Amino acid sequence: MATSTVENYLKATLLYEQKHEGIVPMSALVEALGVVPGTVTTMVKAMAAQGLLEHEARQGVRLTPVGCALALGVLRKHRLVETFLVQTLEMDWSEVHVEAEALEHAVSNRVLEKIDAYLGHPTVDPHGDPIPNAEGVFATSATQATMQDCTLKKSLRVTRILDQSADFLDYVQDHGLKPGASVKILKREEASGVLQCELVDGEEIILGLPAAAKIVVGGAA
Amino acid sequence: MATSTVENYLKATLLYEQKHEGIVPMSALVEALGVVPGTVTTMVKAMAAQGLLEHEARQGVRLTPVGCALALGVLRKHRLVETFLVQTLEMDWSEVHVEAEALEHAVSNRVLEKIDAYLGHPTVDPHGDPIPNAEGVFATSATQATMQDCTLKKSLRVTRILDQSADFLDYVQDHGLKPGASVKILKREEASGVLQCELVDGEEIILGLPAAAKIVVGGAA
DNA sequence: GCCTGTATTTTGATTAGTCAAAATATAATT
DNA sequence: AATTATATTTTGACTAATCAAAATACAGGC
Repeated sequence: MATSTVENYLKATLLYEQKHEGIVPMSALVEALGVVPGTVTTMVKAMAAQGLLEHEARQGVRLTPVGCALALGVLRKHRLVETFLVQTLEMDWSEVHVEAEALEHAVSNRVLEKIDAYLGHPTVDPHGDPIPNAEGVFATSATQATMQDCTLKKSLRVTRILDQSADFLDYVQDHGLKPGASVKILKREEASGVLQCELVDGEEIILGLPAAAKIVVGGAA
Repeated sequence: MATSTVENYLKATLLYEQKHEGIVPMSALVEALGVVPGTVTTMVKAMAAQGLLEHEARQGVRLTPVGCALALGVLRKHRLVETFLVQTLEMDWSEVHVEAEALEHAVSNRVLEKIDAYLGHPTVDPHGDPIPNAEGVFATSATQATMQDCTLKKSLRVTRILDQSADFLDYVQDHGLKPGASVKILKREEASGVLQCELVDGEEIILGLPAAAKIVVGGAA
C-alpha cells in the first residue's frame, strides 16, 4: 500500500503533467508539496525504485504506468469526496478542498464506490474538474475556452474553475460565477488588463485578466 | 495535533476503562493495538510526557482529563462514521468497523458535525454502542441486561451488540438479532451452556452462553 | 523466605519522512 | 570561454513508531 505521502507525490506529479508538456521538474514538487528540495530528491528516488516514477537525474520525473494508475485513483477519491461534501453534506464550496486532502487517503475503494453510486456517478466535481472513472478514464468533454480567450457578447456557461484557493473560490461564489452560471463577456481590454462581464440577473462584474483565465466557459448557454 | 497512532492508544485506553475497574494494564494495550510490549512502554511514556496519560510504573495507565476528552472525540468520530456508512451509504453492517477505523483519524470536526446533523444527532451507532455528544457526554440509557442474564419468557428488544468482529456481526445479522429486533428467551441451561430463544417471526435460535453475553437487551419490546 | 513464571522495561536497531546546509551540475550572461 | 545564477543532489541529523531480544521487577506457590 502507498503511504499518504507517496499518494501526495503521485497526485502532484499527475496534476503537473496534465497542465504542462514534458518532464515534471523537481521544483514543481517542491512547490506543490511544501517541502525542501532535498526531501523531494530523496522521496523521488525511493518512488523510482518502487516503479512509481521515472527519475531523470537533474531533470525531473515522469509517472510510470503503475504510478499513473495510482495517481488517477487518488484524484478520483479527492474529487468524489469533494463532490460528496458539497452535495450531500452541504459544506461550503471553498472549504472542501482541504477536507478532501485528508480524506482522500483514508477512504477505501469500497467506500468510494458507495459514494460514487450515491452521487449518481458524477463526471465533474463542484469546481468543474473532471472525475476519472474507476478505470482512470475521464469522460471526454468539449474543448473549452476561458473567459480570457472566448468569444464576446455571447451567452456562455461557466463549466470549471482552475484555482483551488479558498480566496478565489469565495470570490467566485460571492459573485455567482460558479460552474453552471451563465455569463456574457461585454468587453475585454488588454491595455488595462480588465474584462467586463454580465450575469443573467443583469449584474456586471469587472475582472482582471489573470482571474478571467481561471474561469472556463463552455458552449452557448 | 495528535497523530493517528496516539488517537488509537487513547481510544483503546478509554474502551478498556469503560469495561473494567481501575488501572489499564500495559498488556491490554498490547492486545488492543497489536504491537509488542516494548512499543507500548515507549508510546505510553511519550504520551504521559504530553499529559495525555498517567503512567504508574509496572502497573499500567489511566487517562488524564485531557486524554479522556481527546479519546471521547475519537470514539465519537468512529461511531458517527459507522452510523453514516450504514445508514447513508448502505454499507454492510459487519464491514464498517474497519472502514471507520481509518476514517476516524481523517474526519475533521467540521465534517463530523455535518455528518452528525445529516444523521439527525443519533445517540447510538448501528451496533447499539452509545455516541458521545460534542462535549463528550453520553445520553443516559436504562440499565441493560444481556441475553445471558435477563428474565425468561418475556419479549425483549435487542439494543446492543458487544463484539465488533465481522464473524459475530455476520452471524447476528443473518439470524435477525440486530439492535431493534424483538426476542424472547425460552430456556437457559447452565449445564449445557446453551440458550434457546425465539424471534417475532417464530424462528428459534440456539446460542452458546458466551455469545448470549454479547447481546444486550432492553426493557419489554 | 526462596524460586519461578509472567508482565514490564530497557537497549539497540530499523523504516519513513523530513530539514539544514554544503556540494555539484547545468544553464544563462557577459 | 569564464563567470554567475539557479536547480538539484548529497550529507548528516532528527522525530515518530516500531521490533527483537535481553534485563528486570513482582506476585504467588512451595
